[in-house]
Amino acid sequence: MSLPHAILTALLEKPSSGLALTRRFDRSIGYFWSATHQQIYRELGKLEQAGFIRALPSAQPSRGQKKEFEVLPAGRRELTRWAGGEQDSKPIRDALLLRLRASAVVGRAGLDEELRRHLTLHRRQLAEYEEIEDRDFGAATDPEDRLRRLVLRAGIGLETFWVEWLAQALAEVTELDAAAEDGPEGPGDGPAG
Amino acid sequence: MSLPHAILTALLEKPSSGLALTRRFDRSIGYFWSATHQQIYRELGKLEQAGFIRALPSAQPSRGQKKEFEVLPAGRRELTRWAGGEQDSKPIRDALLLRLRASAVVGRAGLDEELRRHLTLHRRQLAEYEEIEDRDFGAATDPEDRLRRLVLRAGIGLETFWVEWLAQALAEVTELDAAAEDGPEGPGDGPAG
DNA sequence: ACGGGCATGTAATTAGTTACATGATTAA
DNA sequence: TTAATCATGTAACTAATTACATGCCCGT
Repeated sequence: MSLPHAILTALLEKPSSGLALTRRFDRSIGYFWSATHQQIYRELGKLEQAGFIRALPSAQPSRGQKKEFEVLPAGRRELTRWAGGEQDSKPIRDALLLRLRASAVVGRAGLDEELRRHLTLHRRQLAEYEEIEDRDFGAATDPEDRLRRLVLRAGIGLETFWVEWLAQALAEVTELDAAAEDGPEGPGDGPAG
Repeated sequence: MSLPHAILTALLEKPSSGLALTRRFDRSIGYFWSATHQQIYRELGKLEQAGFIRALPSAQPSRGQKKEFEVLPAGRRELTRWAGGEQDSKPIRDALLLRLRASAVVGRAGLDEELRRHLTLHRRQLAEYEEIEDRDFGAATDPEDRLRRLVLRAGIGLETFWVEWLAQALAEVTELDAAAEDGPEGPGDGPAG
């Protein structure tokens, strides 16, 4: 349960309105913690009630009106407390890997297209990360930016892994399909429906 | 929403009881799709009602009594249908990366220990995967095992990435802490509480 | 005055987690 | 005969997703 802490971090980096936060979650924050605008508005309400953040005085409290938030001392303390503890990474849930395993049982129909599709997506994401690194962290010297660059490099490393793995998987699946077309044998479910 | 398909895949590979499934989700299946026993029992009930699976006739329907399930033709069709579509991987939510970003704002107290802890965990997981590959996929020749080995290799690749990234992150954080101790300067929050 | 995009929010549903309850089997 | 473990299940809660509702502001 780290969404409140993601929001506190984002607001400490820069006070923002709900929609502005949503945009940042779609971009930089989303590289390690994703959230929709509904989650964000709900959580902003809770954080405000808990006394961790407050609306900037300039913002009127009316629907449809922009409302900017900043972190209060209690909010910073809470984030510091959280950052002092242990964060367990949640176990993996990857639908593509599940599909591969399913394909081993019910056949590989359409699998190569799906691998190609993911390969395109991950190549695009990798390019985006690398562009950001060049643009924003060309010469990161202060401790804050060096930590943020580490986070970005995790994203780059992960995307690099996926691109390489997908290329390898695609090669292997293509080979399997070709072999099955040449001489179908064995009790398998066939290469393509 | 892929838990039912994870269960169908697992049951096609080998008919099992709820607890046996739970054990497999803690092990091989859990490498790409995790689930608790409560989720599994609930989902088994739904799948049975939907006519996708059935209890083996040998199993009595009483509480505390083992009850084994197998996949019915309709269940296999459903899995085939699902495997024919697109599977979007969910956006990342990684608490450790979030914590790094938070540490850039509220200070790095305890960060090195946390990185070391994760490093140990990922090294252990990597060793486990590699052992499995040696043991179960030494000479994977049939298409089914080659696909399953691809899945395992994704796990190996991911863990390898984390181990490397964590080592790098630890080196950098250690360096930052040392520099801060030598000559603390700038408006930062300090290296350790 | 209205259409489009900005901005905040509600409601309903589904998925996932945590805690606990119950019965069956087995071995000391 | 009792304790441990196997095995299935209920209940309550929290988080996340999906769909929709409302009001503001700006350009035409």
